[in-house]
Amino acid sequence: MSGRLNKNSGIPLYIQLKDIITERIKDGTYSTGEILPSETQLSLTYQITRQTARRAISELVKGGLIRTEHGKGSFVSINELNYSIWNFNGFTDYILALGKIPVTRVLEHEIDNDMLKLVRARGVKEVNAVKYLTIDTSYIPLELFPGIENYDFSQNSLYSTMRRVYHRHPRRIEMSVHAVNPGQIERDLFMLEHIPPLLQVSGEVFSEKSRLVERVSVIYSPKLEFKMMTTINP
Amino acid sequence: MSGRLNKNSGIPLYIQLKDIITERIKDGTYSTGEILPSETQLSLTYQITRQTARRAISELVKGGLIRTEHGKGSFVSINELNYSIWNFNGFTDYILALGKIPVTRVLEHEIDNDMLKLVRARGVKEVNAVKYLTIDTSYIPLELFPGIENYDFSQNSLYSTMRRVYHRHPRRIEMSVHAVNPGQIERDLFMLEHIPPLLQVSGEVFSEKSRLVERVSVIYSPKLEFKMMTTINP
DNA sequence: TAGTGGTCTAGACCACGGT
DNA sequence: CCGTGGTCTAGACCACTAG
Repeated sequence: MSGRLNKNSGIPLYIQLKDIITERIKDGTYSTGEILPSETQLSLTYQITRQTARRAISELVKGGLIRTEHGKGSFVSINELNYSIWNFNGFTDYILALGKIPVTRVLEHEIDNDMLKLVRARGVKEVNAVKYLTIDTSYIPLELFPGIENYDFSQNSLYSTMRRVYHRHPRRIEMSVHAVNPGQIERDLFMLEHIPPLLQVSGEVFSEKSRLVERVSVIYSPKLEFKMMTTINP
Repeated sequence: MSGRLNKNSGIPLYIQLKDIITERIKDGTYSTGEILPSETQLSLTYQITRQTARRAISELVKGGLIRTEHGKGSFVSINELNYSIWNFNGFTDYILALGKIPVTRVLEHEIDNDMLKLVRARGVKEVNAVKYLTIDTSYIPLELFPGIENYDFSQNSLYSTMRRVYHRHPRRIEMSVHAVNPGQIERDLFMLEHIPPLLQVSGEVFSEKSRLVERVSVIYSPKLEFKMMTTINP
C-alpha cells in the first residue's frame, strides 16, 4: 500500500487521492468495469471527509477515467484510452505508459522573427526502426524564454524546460482541428503508400497569466486513433 | 431580476445559479473579460452557501464560459465560442444562437437490420439558397425506440424526440475523429470546387444507463471551424 | 490589510438501486 | 431496508492579489 496521504505536502489531498486511484487503474489493481471503493470507504481509508474523496472522484470523472452511477457506485470506465493524444501535456509520458520507448527527432531548429521555430518528429522505437506518429511544429517566443534555443529538445521535454528553467506553466490550449493532405515530409516519415488525408491540430498554448508560450501545429499519423469522450447536459 | 433560486424545484441550486449566470453572459449583462460577483457575494445574493456558489462557478469553468484567478476573481472568458459543434447536443440551438435559421434535409430514411438509418444534411438558410454545413448519418436501435421511424426529422429534433417521447436521455458520447476525402454527396452539398479533405467524427451516444441510443457519423463542411479548448494539469 | 478564490471538515438530508 | 452517490450547510484556514 503506497496509499497514504500527506496532509502537509502542500499538494491538495484530493489530488493525492486522485493520483493514487489513477495509479491503481493504470497498474491494473482496478480494471475496466470494476467497482471502486465507495466514497464513504475512501474517506475512512484515507482519513479525509467524504467531500474530499468526492472531489478526487469528480476529477477522475472529468478526465473520463471513471464513471459514477447513482445508488450503485463508481466504476472504472476506461483503462488507458482517453489519455488523448492531444493532451499535448505528455507525449513522452503517454508513450512510456504504453510500455514503449519514445523517440524524438528534431527536424528544424532555428530562430525566426524573435521566435524559436522547432520542428520535431515524434514516435516510438520498434525492433529495428522508428515508427513516427506525429510531426510537431512549434513557435516559442524568445522574449519569454531567452536562451531556450540552446536546449536540445530531442532529449529534453519542451514543457518541462518551460516549467523547470523558466517557471512558466502551460495551462490552457485553444486549438482548432483540420484535415489536410500529406506533404513530402509526412509521406516520408509516416511511410505512407496511399495518401490518406491527415488530421492537423493547430493551437495556442497559454500560461497561467494568459501569456502565449507556444504556437503549435501537430500532424498526426493515421496510425494514431483520435478518440475522445464528452457528456451532454440535459 | 429574474434571479431568484427555487429551493423546492427539485433542480439543484448550483444548476439554477449556473443557468442564471449563463443567461447573464449570453444576454450581455456580463461581457467578455468582465469580472463576476465574488463567490461570497453570490452566496449572499442568492441565499446559499459559498460552496454551492463555487459549484455553479466550477460548472461554468468546466464548460469554458468563465475562468477564475486566485486572489482576483472570476471572469467571463468566452461569449459563445466553445459551444463547440461536436457538442451534438444542439445543432439547431447553436444555429439559432448565431441568429440564423437552421435547415435540415433528410437524404435517407430507411430500416436496416433493426436500426433506423437516417442521413441528414444540416445547414443554414441563406438569402436564396441553403448552405449545408454537416452531413449526419445516424443509426438508431428500433428496439429502444419502437415507432421512431414514423417521425419526420426534417422538422423534429432527434434528441428531443428521444427525450420527450421515449424518455431516453442521451448523455455520453464516445467519438473518434478522422480525416476523409469527400465523396460525391459531400461535393454536391458542400459545393466544393477543389476537394480538400474533410473532418469526420464518428461516435456512439449512450443514455444514462449506458444503453447505446445512436451510432452516428458526422462529416463537416470546411466552412465550419472546429475549435476547442482544454487545460493542462500540472 | 482586506478581499478573493482554493481546500477541508463535520454533519445533514435526499434519491436511487438492490436485497 | 441499507448502502450508494448527489446536494447542501456552516464554518474554518490558507494562498494569492492588490491597494
